[in-house]
Amino acid sequence: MRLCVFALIPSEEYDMSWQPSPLEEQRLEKLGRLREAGIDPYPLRAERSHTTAAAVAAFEAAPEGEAVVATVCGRLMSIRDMGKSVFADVADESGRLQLFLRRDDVGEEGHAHFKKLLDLGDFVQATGEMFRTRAGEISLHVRAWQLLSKAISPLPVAKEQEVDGQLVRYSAFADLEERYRQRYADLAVNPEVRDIFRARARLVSALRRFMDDNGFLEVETPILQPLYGGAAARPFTTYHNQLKQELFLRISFELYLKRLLVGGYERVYEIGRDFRNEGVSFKHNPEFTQLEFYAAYWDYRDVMAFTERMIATAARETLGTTTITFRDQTIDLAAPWQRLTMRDAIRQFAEIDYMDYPDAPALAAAIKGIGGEAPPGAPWGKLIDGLLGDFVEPRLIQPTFILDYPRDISPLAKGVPGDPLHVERFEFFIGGMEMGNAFTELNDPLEQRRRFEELQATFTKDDEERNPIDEDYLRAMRYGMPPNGGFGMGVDRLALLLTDGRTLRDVLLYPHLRDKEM
RNA sequence: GACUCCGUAGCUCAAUCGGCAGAGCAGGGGACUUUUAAUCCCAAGGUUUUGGGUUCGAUUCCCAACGGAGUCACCA
Repeated sequence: MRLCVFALIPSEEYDMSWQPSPLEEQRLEKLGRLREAGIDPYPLRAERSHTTAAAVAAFEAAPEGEAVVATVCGRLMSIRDMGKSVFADVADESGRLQLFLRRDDVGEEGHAHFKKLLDLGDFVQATGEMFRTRAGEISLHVRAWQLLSKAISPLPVAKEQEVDGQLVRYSAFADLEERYRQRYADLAVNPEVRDIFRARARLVSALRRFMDDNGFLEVETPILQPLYGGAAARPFTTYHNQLKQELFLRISFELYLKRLLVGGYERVYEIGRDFRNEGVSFKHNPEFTQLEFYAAYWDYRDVMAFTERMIATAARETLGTTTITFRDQTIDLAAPWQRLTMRDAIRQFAEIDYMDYPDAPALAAAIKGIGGEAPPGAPWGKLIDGLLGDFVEPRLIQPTFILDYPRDISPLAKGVPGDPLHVERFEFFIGGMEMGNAFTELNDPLEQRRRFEELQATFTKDDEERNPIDEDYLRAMRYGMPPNGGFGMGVDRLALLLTDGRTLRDVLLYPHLRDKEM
C-alpha cells in the first residue's frame, strides 16, 4: 500500500520536509538533470573489486609494466577540474585514492556529467588502471565511472593538504554542537573521529575477550526493572501501558547479576547501558556503558588483582602499550597499582583523620575547618566520600585503589573483620577520575536486610537516591549465595582515558543533547 | 538548578566608538590534457539563533527565550 502511494508521486515533486538552502536547490536541480539523462542517482547495486588501499597495494606489488585494473567505490572528497581532464579524490573506509579522468577515455558525455552533475559528498564507482602520476601519486586512470548515491546537502568539507604524510585540514568542521548533533557529518569529514570509535570498539572487545578468557559467562539482565537498585542514583521512570506498571531504567546490573550466582553460575558479567537521571558533565552522561562482573569464591583482593590485569590487558590490546598520555600526563597502567586505604588517603591529602570524628556533625565541623564542603544532614560516610572526591580524587593520576569504605554508604559490601565502621570495598582511580567500584559482596540475607533498613533510615524519606528494598533479591539470597567478589566500571570513562579525550561526549557517538528544532 | 562566555553565508572566521555585513574555502559561469589547499577571470550567496526594548540608526547596547561551551551544584 505504501509503495503504491509513493509510485503516485511524480518524480519532480520532492518531499520538502526541510527548507533547502540555495546550495541544496542547486543539487536538487542536478538530481533532476541526472534523471533526465537516464541516470539513476541511487542505483541498487555497486561492483567493487578493490578498496582504495587494496588497489594501491596491488599496484605496488605488481611487476613493472603489468596493468592493475581496479573498480573502487567511495565518496568524492575533492574535485580538481583541469579542463579536458579532471582529478578527484574518492575516500572509502580504507583510505583515499586519486582518480584521473580524461575526456578522451570516458567520452564526451561521461566527462561532462562528471564535471557538471557530481558534487563533493557523492558516492561514485570508478574503473580503470592504476598508475603513477607525474607528481608521483598513485592514482586510478578512469575508463568508466558510475554514480552510486547523490548527496543533496553539502558536507562541511574542509580543504586538505598532505604535509610529510600527515593530512592537514583547513577550516575543518569544528562547531562542537553541530558535530555532536550531526555525528554522521562529523564522522564523514573528520577521519580522526572515526579512529576514536574504532579504538573504543577495540577496547570493548578486548574487555569482553578478557572476561571470556577468564571463564566468565556473558549474560543480559533487564534494563526495564520494577525496582531499581545496586547504586545510589536517581532513576528514569517509565510506564508499561498494557501491564499498567511503573518501570525504572536500571541504574546498575548488580542485583540481577548476583541472583545468577544463587542460580549456580560462578562467574558472570554484563557489558551494557545504565541510566541515571542526574547532571551531565565531562564524566557523566545520562546513559553510559558499564562493565560489571561477579565471581564466586573471590574477595575484593582477588578483584583488585584481576582489575589491574584487565585494564593493562585492555590498554595493550587497544593501543599496543600500557603507557598512556592523558591531559599531558604520562600514566602507567601496568600492574601493580598503588593501594591506599580510604583513611590513609584522606589523612594524606585532606589532613583529616576522620576516625577522630566518630559522628556526622563532628566530622562536618572538621571538614568546614579545613575549608571543605559538608552538606547539612549528610551521613558520616557520605561526608567521607565527599572528602575523597574533593581532596583525593583529583590527585590520583596514576592508577590507584582506594580501599575500605565507610559501611553506611556501602550496603552491599561485607564488613572488614573486627572493624564495625568499614567494609571491604574499593574504588579505583586513574587520571583523576573514578573508574570503578568493587567489593567483597555481602551474602548474608539477614544482614543484608538490616543494611537495607539502616539505609532507609539514613537517607531522608524524599531522597530519591534512597533505594526501595528489593524483597526478591533477599529471597534469592536466602537460598544461599556463594561468597563472591563483584566489580563495576564505567567503560566510557576508560575509553576517554585511553583516547585522551576532552569529555565523555568525545567517546559517545550520540551524546545526549537538548532537543533543538532543525 | 546557578553563574560566566558564545551563537554572523553550506564550512572556518572578520566587522573600529552604535553608522551601507566582509573574506577564504565550498557552490555557479568561463579558461586550462598529470593537478596536489591546483591556478586565473567573472558573477552570486545573509531574517547576523529567536522575540522584545533603547536609538535617527543595533551584528554591536539592554531584557527575555532557545541552543552550546565552561565552572559549580547534583552524582555509593
